[in-house]
Amino acid sequence: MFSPEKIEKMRRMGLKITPQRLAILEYLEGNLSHPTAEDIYRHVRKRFPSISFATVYNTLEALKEKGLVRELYIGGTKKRFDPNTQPHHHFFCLSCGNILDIREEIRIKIPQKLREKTIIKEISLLLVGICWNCLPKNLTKS
Amino acid sequence: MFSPEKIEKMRRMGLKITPQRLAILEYLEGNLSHPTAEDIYRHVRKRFPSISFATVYNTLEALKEKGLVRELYIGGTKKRFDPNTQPHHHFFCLSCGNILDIREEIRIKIPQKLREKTIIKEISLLLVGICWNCLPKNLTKS
DNA sequence: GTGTTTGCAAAGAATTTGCAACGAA
DNA sequence: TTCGTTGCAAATTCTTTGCAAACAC
Repeated sequence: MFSPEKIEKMRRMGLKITPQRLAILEYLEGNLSHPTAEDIYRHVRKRFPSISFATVYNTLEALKEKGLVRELYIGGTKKRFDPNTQPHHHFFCLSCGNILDIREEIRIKIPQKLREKTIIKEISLLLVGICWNCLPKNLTKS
Repeated sequence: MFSPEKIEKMRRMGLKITPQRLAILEYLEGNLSHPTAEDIYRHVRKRFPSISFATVYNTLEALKEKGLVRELYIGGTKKRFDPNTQPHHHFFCLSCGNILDIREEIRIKIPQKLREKTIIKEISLLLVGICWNCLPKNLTKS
């Protein structure tokens, strides 16, 4: 559930608060699974059977603009969204297909030279391989 | 043009060499633009007006399997391909929309702890912002 | 000759759009 | 009341598939 203060804050950001939007926000809140639009649709439809993909995409677009959600720069056929807008990195597991948050700190040293000649708005690091959940199930690291 | 040695090498990798494949390979060779399937299709169609998207996608898939091309882990609606399979990083410019190779070396320190519990097959770093070509055109870094 | 690849057209998957009815403020 | 949002269906965009004919080896 969202506190009235949180809702008021969103309103002040210029977001109209509809029940559908709240349901989407509540599904995203603390969600670590980097859901696709379809994941969100399927979940929210339980409570709002009439909700449409259009609304899901609209809402996600609105939330993105307000900086409440970010869209991941990850390949594949589906867009993925992350309610965690703090800088952090991701691990894409080739075995289970999940995208996981990396908790460990990873130092990325951007050369001063590159910093000077660009504006860097986002740093997106993706490690691809076999994740910590799947590796134990497989035989060996060999 | 591809040297007979190079072609022979590809054949030994198990790739059947067709004129269409050669044309795609020649377009990719040294290409720094990270083209989409459509970019490739449009270019190759000049020489092979009858080529189809199916062939382009087929070929890219075959080249990927052989490690001659890699598909980028970058969001957006289209797949993008890179003939440079050496480790390197990318810059996605919000102004011009291009994806550029970063020449500068960027040190990424993966904690030993993370290395130990995973298998990392690929490290994909994407910087998002205003690139070195566009920045001078805009007013200031402010 | 054998088995792959090509090219077409159609299917599929994901996202976006147009628009009338609805609802938040 | 006003203007943005919803939900439906249709449209778009990108990628994949099925299959007969063509081709590489």
